[in-house]
Formats: sequence, structure tokens, C-alpha cells
Amino acid sequence: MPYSNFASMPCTLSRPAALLGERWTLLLLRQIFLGTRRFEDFQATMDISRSVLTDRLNVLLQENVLKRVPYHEDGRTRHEYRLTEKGRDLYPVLMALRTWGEKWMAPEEEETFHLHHRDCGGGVRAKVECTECAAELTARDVQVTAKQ
Amino acid sequence: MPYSNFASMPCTLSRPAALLGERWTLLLLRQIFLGTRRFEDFQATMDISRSVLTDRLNVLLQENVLKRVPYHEDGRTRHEYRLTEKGRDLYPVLMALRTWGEKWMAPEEEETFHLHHRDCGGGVRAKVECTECAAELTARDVQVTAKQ
DNA sequence: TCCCTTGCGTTCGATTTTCGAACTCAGTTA
DNA sequence: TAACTGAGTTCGAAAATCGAACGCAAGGGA
Repeated sequence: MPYSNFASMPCTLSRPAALLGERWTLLLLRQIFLGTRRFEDFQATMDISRSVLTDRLNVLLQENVLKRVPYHEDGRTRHEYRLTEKGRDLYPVLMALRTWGEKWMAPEEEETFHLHHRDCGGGVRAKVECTECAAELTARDVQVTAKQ
Repeated sequence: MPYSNFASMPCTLSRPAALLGERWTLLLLRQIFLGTRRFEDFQATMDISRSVLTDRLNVLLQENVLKRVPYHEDGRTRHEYRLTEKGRDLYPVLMALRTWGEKWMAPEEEETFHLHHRDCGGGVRAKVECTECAAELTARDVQVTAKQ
């Protein structure tokens, strides 16, 4: 089973993990959530090779995580890459990565950017909770019933 | 800037994204959260090449996400790979991926495994919340103050 | 009209990664 | 003594990535 087969496994964790676990894809999504939308800007800010950038954008378009939206500049029509609703729903994944990074990889450093709740100015963090009792859960509070 | 430089960027999102965005790493973590601990078992269940498996395990050991723990079997001492506290703290990342997968990639399919809260039997989901007012947040509720 | 610029890719040869199969090695069982 | 097992290591072939150059369509300026 090559790596790509995980993309079609009947598992709601392995399929996303295979998709976002491809090199550059998470970093590309980070850049998108930070507001980058155009090919040239991705290329400039991430210094990714153009052919790989083309490939990754196409995969995300195909998966319907991104969409191409026309815009006008200098009287010309061009396209930019924007998140779909499905793409915006990846926010918790990125926030979970950041919450983890803040706790475990930040030796009291200067942050590259700040995030705060528009309404109250509070901080942002990802967590896992129970859909019934709303308790916050860790790996140890969760029972896995595996079928493979 | 090659891919590897993101691993040392002063950004608490890009460093984790670069680490977990390496091919196989997210799938490896999934397998670990499902209970796999031994080299041979990773190799068998994931069908990853042995050299890449060695490399990925070593990176995670070096990052202190995993630790090698000795155990006895047939009177011999061997080692298995287990999550550290830092590693266990990646749970929300995996759960965020799964929550997304359930919503967007599961055409009413059979799940590979079930997760439920040990105490109350409820389901499990990842979310993002405000550290002040505890409201659940989406990308649109959050203000980004970028410095680059 | 001709040339230059811009945004967005495509192409291509060189370099890195990954693959898969074979090999190693130490301790164990037959 | 020979075979087996878990955990890697080695190595040639295949795939992915890199960087630099090329293509192309639309506008603008001369």
C-alpha cells in the first residue's frame, strides 16, 4: 500500500491525515489562513518551487478545500485562491497545531502573529470535548473501539 | 528557504506544521494513538518502507514526541515507542482532523473505529474556543494581527 | 504596431526522498 | 547447530522536489 492509498481508506482520520500530511500542504494552509491568496504571493512568502505549488493548489482545489475566485486588477481578470466552507472548517486543525506549538515549541519567544476573539479580545485555543457532557477530553479520557 | 527551514522559524504554527507536515508523520501518529507501539507493527499496518519508518521515528524521538521504553518478551529486552506528555498533547490535532473528516469526507460510511468518552459514553469532537469568554470560534471570529 | 510588464503557470535537467528487497545482528528456541 | 524474530541498515531503482528558464495572454506605453 503506497502512501496515496491512505487517501482512499475508509477512515475519517487517515484520509485527512494523508491529504494534509503531504509536504507543504499544512504550511500552505497556514499561509492561506494568514490571508495569502495569490500564486505569486505563496511563491514569494514560502519559497516553494512553482511546480510543487501548482500541484498542491490543484489537489486542494480538487478536494474542494480551495476555490478559484476571479478578481479585477488593472482592468484585467485574474484568479485568486480562497477557502471554501470545507476549507474554513480546517481552522480547528491549524489552531490545534498552534495551541500545541505555543505550549511545547515556544521558548518564550516573540510570536509571529497574534490571534484574538473579535468580540471580547480573548485568546484562542483548540480543545477536544465530549458531545454529551461537554467535558474537556484528553487521549486518556477517550475509549477507542478499533475495527482494524 | 527550503522546507526544513520552517522547522526553525519563529512561529508557533509553522514549526509544528513543518514537523507534522512531513510525509507519513500524521499517519504514524494516528497509528500510535490507535495503540501501535512496535517497529514491526508500524511496518505491517502502514506498509511504510523500513528506512523511512526509522527516519520518522527518530525525528519524533528527537522532538521528544515519542520515547523508547524497554519491555520484556520471551526473556529478551526490546524497546517500544510510546507517546511522551508532549506527544499525548497532540491529541487535539488528530481529533481536529477526524472531526473534519467526519463532516467532510465521510459519505455515510462505516467508521474504522469508534471513540467515546469513558465517563459518559458521549462522542468526541475538536473545537476552538475563546480563552476569555469560552465562546466557540470559527476563523471569522478571530482577528489576526500579523507581523510578517 | 512593437515591445515591455505582470500574473500564472509549464518544462526540464539535477538533486533529494522514498521505495522495496536483501542483508545484518543479537538473542532464542528447536 | 540451524532456524527464527525484532529491529534496524544498505543499496540500486523510482518518484518527488528543486531552481532556473520558458510560455502565454492581457494591458500599457511609444
